[in-house]
Amino acid sequence: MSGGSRPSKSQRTRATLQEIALRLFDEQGYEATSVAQIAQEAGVSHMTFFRHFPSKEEVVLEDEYNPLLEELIRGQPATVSGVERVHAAVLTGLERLGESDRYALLRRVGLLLSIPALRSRIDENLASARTAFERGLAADGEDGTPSLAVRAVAAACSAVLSAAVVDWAQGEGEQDLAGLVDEAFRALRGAV
Amino acid sequence: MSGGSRPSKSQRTRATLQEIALRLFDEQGYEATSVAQIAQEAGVSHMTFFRHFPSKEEVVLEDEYNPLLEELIRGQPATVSGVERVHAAVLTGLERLGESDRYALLRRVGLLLSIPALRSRIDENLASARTAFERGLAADGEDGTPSLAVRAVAAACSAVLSAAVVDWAQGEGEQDLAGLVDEAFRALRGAV
DNA sequence: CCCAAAATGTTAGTAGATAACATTATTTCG
DNA sequence: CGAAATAATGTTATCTACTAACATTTTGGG
Repeated sequence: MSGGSRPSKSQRTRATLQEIALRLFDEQGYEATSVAQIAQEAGVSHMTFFRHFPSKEEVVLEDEYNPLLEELIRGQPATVSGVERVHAAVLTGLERLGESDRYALLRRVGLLLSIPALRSRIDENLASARTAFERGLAADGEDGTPSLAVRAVAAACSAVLSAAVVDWAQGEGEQDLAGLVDEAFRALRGAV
Repeated sequence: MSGGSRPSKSQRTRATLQEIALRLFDEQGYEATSVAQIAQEAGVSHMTFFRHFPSKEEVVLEDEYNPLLEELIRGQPATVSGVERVHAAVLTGLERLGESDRYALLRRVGLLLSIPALRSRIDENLASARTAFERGLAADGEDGTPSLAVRAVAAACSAVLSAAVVDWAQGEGEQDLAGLVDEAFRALRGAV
């Protein structure tokens, strides 16, 4: 065998399944694609699919950026307001996004928007962002459920961010995402 | 051709199904309750259930207050900020809520919170509120998709309202809902 | 009472998802 | 290397949400 450590078989299977699933969703639609078909084209049984993804929807729904955002928010100076902290953290996070990451995000959100059964779940995705924001905004000593004030601000920020991202994806990524984020946060600031 | 409207029986069946479903969800859990069981206890076939509710989830997910809110927002003076208009409209709407309506809302949101499969859908429920807010906030001449600014503000407001309602339901309705709404909007104002 | 529309039932089927158990790869270690 | 241990996958059976097509009953106005 060749030298380096290749990804485990499990990881390869998972990647293959996801790749094929997204391609099929794109080609023939989400509803029209059955898990059985995805598994078949990947050369595995349908059970293998469910061992890698808890549900068909999870192939599309996933967001790995929230932990990063939580850290970035916590890194902001406490002297500025909560919304400002989130705003700045999001911009910093965007700068760290590579071109390919950005393209993958665009493709995933675009797919989400085009699938009626999943469109409503965008807010679910948003919910995990909100949780991350809550953790990032909570005072250091705080434990347990965050206060209503923190939750309200986190909810507002994640909703505003979501609006910007959706706008970006609907415009096929032609507009600058950071610019749209700025615009959305500016709108919130102006409307309070 | 005589075509009268005679809707009575259908409405009774629907009400019975909903009543029994909510009771069973409460008694034995959402997952543990099958549509077949609901139908059986209601003395109808499972097809009748699906003729009245597009899905099992829809029995719990429903919100009839959004059109009212849209109207109330539009009725606010354009001289105040967007967030202020929504805030005031929500308070007015709450005043119009009767005691029984309030209790029904509390029970429904409480059930939503206790059902893992539906908990994430709270935001979906609020998505329709967001749409109503967008319509209420949009300038009169505007048509088609609202601007990013309007969408961002509407998203933030619906998210803030959601946080307050969830807080209220989690506290078993012991706190004053209007007070919590005030607190949440105040937090947003203070964090911008 | 009559009859057309509305409401409901029957039956059969698709698809997502889980469980239990068998089988095959992969890795680890003597 | 080669066998034991472990991880990954396959088979099969089953449950449940949900839909389609067609048959049957109920409802309420003329």
